[in-house]
Amino acid sequence: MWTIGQLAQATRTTVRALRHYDQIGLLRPSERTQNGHRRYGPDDLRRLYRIRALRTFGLSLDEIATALEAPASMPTLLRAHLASLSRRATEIDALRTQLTRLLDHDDPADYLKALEMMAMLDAYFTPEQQDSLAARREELGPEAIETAKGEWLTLVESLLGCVRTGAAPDSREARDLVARWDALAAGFHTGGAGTETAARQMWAENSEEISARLPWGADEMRALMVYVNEVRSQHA
Amino acid sequence: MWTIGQLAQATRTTVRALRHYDQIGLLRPSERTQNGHRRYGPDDLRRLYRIRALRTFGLSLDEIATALEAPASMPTLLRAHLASLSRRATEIDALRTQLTRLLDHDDPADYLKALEMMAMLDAYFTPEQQDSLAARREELGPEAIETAKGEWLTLVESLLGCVRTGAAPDSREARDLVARWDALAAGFHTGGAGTETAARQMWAENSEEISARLPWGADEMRALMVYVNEVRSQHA
DNA sequence: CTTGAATCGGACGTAACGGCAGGTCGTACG
DNA sequence: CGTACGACCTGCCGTTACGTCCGATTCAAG
Repeated sequence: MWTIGQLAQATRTTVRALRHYDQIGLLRPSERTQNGHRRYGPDDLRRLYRIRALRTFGLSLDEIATALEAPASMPTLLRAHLASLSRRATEIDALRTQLTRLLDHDDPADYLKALEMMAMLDAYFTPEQQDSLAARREELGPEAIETAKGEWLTLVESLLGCVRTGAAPDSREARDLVARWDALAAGFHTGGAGTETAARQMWAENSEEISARLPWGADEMRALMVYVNEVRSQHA
Repeated sequence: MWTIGQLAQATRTTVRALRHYDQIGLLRPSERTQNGHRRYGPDDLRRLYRIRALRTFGLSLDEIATALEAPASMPTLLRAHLASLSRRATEIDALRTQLTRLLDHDDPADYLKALEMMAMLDAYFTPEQQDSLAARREELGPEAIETAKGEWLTLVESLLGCVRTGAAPDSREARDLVARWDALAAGFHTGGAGTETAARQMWAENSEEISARLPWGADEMRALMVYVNEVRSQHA
């Protein structure tokens, strides 16, 4: 039988954590002394070991509670958790390459512009479109990409015209242009498989490529993005 | 000029998030209408784009605020963040291989035992000892490892004797044994370089190796771990 | 003028504890 | 015998980045 302090020390946890586990019912001490002090027995120790091990894997206390309640469910739960860890790993990889690329810029002012472009493209392209871009790009090859880019450029110019003339977002012209835009993007759409994050990394490359050749100012670009989203919401 | 709803839609954020940014002073609308409605201008939009980009990298709002306050500090900050992302990536990798290994067990009951061993070893070995183990093991070669294991076995047996006879944790015998134990572990100690997580993965392998050959029961092992930590705390 | 949509501020909830306050208990020391 | 110290107790607030819900205004359209 151990006191709460001894148990914390033996398992390299903290007294506070053990009290927390007690409070949420995850690990109740098997006894209390007359004056209310917690007393932990060997079974408690074993349970705590299991809890700590599952915690280092990143499971939530809720998940741990249900897992310990029904050990037979553990394989399924752990496999699911392994999958989520893998997703997180590829996501981090994408962010790392994106960050490295960003850090290649020398001028700090470039940082800000690059950041804006990233967020703009992120905001503009729906997640599904981002999803499929990486996969489709390889299939289509570089020449198809180039023609798509050319088409896209003319579309952007037409839309910028709408913005300048203040055409209503529900006008036929605006809606047609956005529809063509979406159709163009749909050409890269493969069906929604693939991970969202891999494609975001993909877009980091494209954004540099595109933004570097942009014949319009960043301000106009921003206005355009807002306008397109507005047109889309009219449609919905 | 945009309303809060329009801005949220244009940037794929939420109205609530924008109000939050306003509240903490991260993004104040440049105007308010007479009745208190927020009005965001182009500069606000640009700032929001930067905020969102930095957020996708995983920076905290606090970090973002300071970064936007002094753009010159961004390279340093981002480089630091990149490093932390890398650390997190290797940590996740370690957890993944550990989990995969754990999932190799067929019997669900084995899961629980394996979990206990993991946590026990994690709790028993100080982080510094874990740190150096991976590196040192390669240097020393397998034969040195084997002799260390043999020594370790005799130490464990002696210490189990102490536990059974109830020797006081501050007795000379107990302290000597634990000192030898620590010295043995110190042989693997290289100086504190290396990442903690890589070594934990290392220990996952070792724990299986060791626990599979353990001639003592898991209960005794647990008692021993607690005892050793107790002796150590006497020393401190 | 009325109705539905958008906005406002405020409050509570989240996960897993850390940290502090104020009180109790046992014991070792002068 | 008083007291000072350490370990324990029960609350309660703070953390992050918002989500969610509330009742009260206000806007835009018919």
